[in-house]
Amino acid sequence: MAVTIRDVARESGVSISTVSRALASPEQVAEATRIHVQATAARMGYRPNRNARSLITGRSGSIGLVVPDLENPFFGSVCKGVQARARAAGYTVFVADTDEDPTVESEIARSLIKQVDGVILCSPRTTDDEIRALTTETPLVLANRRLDGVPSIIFDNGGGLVAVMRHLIALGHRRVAYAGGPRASWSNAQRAAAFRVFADEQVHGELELIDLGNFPPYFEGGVQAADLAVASGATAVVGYNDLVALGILDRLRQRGLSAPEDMSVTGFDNVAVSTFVRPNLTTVDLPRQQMGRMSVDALLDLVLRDSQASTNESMPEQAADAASGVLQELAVDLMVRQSTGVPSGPGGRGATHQLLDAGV
Amino acid sequence: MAVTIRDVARESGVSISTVSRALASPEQVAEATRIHVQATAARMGYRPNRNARSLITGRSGSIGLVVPDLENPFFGSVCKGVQARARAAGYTVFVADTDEDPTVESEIARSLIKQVDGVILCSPRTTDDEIRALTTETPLVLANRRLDGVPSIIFDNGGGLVAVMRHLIALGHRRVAYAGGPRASWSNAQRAAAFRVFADEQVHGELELIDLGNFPPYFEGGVQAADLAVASGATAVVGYNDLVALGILDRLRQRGLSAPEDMSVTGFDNVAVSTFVRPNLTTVDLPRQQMGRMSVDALLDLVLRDSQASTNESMPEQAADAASGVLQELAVDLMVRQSTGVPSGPGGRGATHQLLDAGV
DNA sequence: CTGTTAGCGCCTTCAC
DNA sequence: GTGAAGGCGCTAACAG
Repeated sequence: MAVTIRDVARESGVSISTVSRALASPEQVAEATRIHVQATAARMGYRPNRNARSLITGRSGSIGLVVPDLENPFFGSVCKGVQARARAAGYTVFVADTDEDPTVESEIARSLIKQVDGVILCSPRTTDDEIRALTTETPLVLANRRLDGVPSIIFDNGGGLVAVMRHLIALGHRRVAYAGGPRASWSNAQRAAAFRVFADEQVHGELELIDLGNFPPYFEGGVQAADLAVASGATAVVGYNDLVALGILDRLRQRGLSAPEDMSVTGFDNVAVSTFVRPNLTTVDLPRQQMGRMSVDALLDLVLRDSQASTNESMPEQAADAASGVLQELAVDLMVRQSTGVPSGPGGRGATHQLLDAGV
Repeated sequence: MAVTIRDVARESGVSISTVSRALASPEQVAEATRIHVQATAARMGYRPNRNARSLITGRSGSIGLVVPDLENPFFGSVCKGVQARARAAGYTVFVADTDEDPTVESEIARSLIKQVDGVILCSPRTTDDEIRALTTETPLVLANRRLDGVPSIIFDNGGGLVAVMRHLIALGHRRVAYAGGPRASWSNAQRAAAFRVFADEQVHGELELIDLGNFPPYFEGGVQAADLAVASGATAVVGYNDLVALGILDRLRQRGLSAPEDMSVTGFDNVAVSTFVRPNLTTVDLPRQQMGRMSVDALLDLVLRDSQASTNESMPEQAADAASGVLQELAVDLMVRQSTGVPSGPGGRGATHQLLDAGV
């Protein structure tokens, strides 16, 4: 059996509670005893049993992270950020992979609830209602998805898409296609919506925007989208994410077309591979690790407030809301590389100036 | 407060212990009561408090996984496999990322020990001694690293390298270079050793093997290695992993050389991106998720045996060793794609036949 | 500032 | 087959 608090107490000649305090709340104990106790504890290699502690305090010192697919580098990054920040705050993290299955998602979340202080749901595929239900059972924050009343950390998808469009317009593109991601994806909804809004605002101009539909968010989805993009007569295609964009690039080459001469292509995410291919991919960089870190901050905020709530009911509602940072949007950056350029076909540069001035 | 075993007991009109048994060891309780208790427990949404349970049983129902870098797709896959298998066995998994820092590695492992039933160290960067020290404190298994006496799950790196070499020789290559990974990497040591053995066995033939040295296991490392490979006069270069191989391919193109015509290139891992580039990468597929799953199996084996050990001392040593599968080597597969081909320079096909017959 | 007294929720001998 | 008690390791009130 491992060394317990009892052993330390006996060894250092004080009571169990003194040992407990010396370690957990050092300011409540006399300097001399504190140092002595801490020393013997260290010497004996004492490690408090977190289970016993949790049983009393109700807090476990760990959080849960639920992601759709650990094999996807996007989630790997988020996970790394979560992991790092949690560790820095003295928390450990349970990771669960749902395999993109919405039904097991809440199931998994529920099974975690009992053993963690809170849960981070990253890019959840489940319904709003289900998420709301979960929030009544445990502190919960959403990463890469927004839901009113639930602390959410998201990327500025709309801003990213607008940056891409402005870039393409500046280059002289007038027919631009969008290769969408999964219908159920919240971030795709965001991007598609921004694309449509952009389209509506531009009807008076000569800009034509074409929605190619929804595709699997993988390389293969891009392969599929590429043919549609070519057929549409667009001179540029905006991919839902980098993988889709990479698929588009590959299919174009296979068909004897080259980017950016025959078609400009853009992605989203800025995963490492986007710089491994030729042409390098113009894409929108998403600060994924930061999303992970901020999710942890938001969650610990929640956890902390919850535990204070019982001792201090006087905290004003609004202050609580502000502190919880119910919605935090992370800025994104356009990374212009080789896959976008001036369109070679007829048309070329024309009303660019007016278009950009039109408040885009 | 959540519903406790007490509530269930009161509600179903039996004692606490009966509820406990009905749920944990159903065979010890009468069918009627068992069903009744289980029903009310389910109805009330009762979830046993794992902390309380662990406090008594000494087992937590969770395992720890320590990896160098969650952002690396290789580890993402392993992690996914671990995660899936653990979940199937009713275990949850703590994941810790060491950021490739060997000093924090054992530190992290130690901090996990108290809250898990066992630990999986994946591709640990720390010393053999340190790992051995850890094994005295907790059940532990090694993934992607071998250490005598410690259950280890590894890939057949040597076999993979030999398969690559035979493939290249069959194509007619006579000067082959190896672009190594990090000096501290165990799997690189394996591959480099296999390469050297192969070289030694071939001195009597006309095969020349060139060791280019060690490189960072990333795209950039490959870029660096490519120039050395070209200068070496080799017609083929074997990369430590896919990322390195991709870097080599990119640099070759940048220098106006093309693969496989001017230089054949191979990788290791078979990460998804190896099919995203042109030419597609010839590489060795490593069953990463399987490594994760088998690590869990091995660990649970250990955990199980440990808990039996206290009640049953009669288990023969050797049987225990066999059951623990102290060393399990996973077969790997060569995936021949576009980045390897017949060398174009002088020489070409010649003594291929003899070489292959020489027991390679 | 320190020791004593109660449990946290559950499992596990023991009796019955 | 079931209930009653005791305790896992620790913290949180209380006294002193």
